[in-house]
Amino acid sequence: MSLKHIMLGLLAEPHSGYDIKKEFERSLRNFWRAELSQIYPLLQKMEADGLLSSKEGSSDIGPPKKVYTRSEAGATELRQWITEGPAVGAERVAYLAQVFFLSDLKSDEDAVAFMTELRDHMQDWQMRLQEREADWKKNWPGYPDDMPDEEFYPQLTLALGLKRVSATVEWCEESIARIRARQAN
Amino acid sequence: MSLKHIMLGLLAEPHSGYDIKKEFERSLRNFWRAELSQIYPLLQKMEADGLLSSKEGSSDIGPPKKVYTRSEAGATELRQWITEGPAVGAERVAYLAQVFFLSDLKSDEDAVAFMTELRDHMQDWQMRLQEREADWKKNWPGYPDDMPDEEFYPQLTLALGLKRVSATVEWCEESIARIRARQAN
DNA sequence: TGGCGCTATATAAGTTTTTATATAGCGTTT
DNA sequence: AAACGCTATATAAAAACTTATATAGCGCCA
Repeated sequence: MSLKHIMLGLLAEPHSGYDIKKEFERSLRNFWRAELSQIYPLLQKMEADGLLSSKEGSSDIGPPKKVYTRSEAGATELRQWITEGPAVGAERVAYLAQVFFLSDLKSDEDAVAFMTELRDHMQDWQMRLQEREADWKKNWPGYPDDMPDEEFYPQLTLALGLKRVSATVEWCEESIARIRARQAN
Repeated sequence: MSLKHIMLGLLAEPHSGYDIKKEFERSLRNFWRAELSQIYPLLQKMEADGLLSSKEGSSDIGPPKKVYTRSEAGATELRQWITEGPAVGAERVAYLAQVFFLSDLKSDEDAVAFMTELRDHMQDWQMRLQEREADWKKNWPGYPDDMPDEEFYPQLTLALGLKRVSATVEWCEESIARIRARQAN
């Protein structure tokens, strides 16, 4: 159950459910997502299971919040998950399924339109990642290798994100050209 | 609901539930997976909804099978899904979450061990993709661009798979080197 | 002071996915 | 003929996830 473990990772520092959601949007969205309706009940369950503790906290703005922090048991559970080895083989990429079946569209031009839209999405994503990289550079003089572990390892995931999204944009361009070249025949 | 649409894609040709499962293992595993316990009930539901029709078929080996084929309504539904545009933003990659939190392990050597294991997985995967490419080359003289649409578009997804897995292997190697270099400080 | 927008927590209902289990045909091996 | 392995279908139960909805504090501003 990955979400549980991701939340244990975040809860090295105190977070409310709402904070966790924001962290998903800000820095985890490249490889995971979760809704508030999933986060809140899970926080309760994890606290009941002794993986977290909570206390009332105040917010600068808005109503008071309930902040959670992981317990020693929680930290152990997280280490165990990682130590089991890489959780590979469960990736799902819906838009590749769509590409797989593009031959079912009426015309090659529709396929080109699809690939163009996909490329645009990927370029947006690429831009977001580049902005995130720029932020990091601005706030940490030692970027990327001379940072504390808590920054360095997240930065590694950004590095892969950048590589992949570039490869994907490139592939979209090549694919569009190849589809067009086929039409010529 | 992507699984439904993927099955509609496959069911341009008659398949039994078991056949569909094998197709997931053989060629879709790079971007989707599904269990038989999900496939069989969904086939029934889709038939009830008029997206599929079924008939008894015989198997060379084993008991008789029930083969499904998509109806016109099914084909329309598939085209609609693709025409809605790329289904982006739902990707989940559990092992990147693990990397994100590698700082929670006791030592950098544990992190190196994790990344090494990940690299090995990726190399396996890379080899599988290369074998699949070799098969294709062997069976289709016009590979990769001079093939019918039904082969060409799936081949595009393989092309991206190869790019990505190479990028990932590369990133694993670089990351291992960077972790080691940090330890020197 | 009434409404708006953001923060914050929570639950209900429904869908999707996973894990486990049951049943049985058919061909081959022992 | 019993055992084994593969093919094949199916269901139950539980877990994970999505979508929709309800409630309310707080600051702003009109």
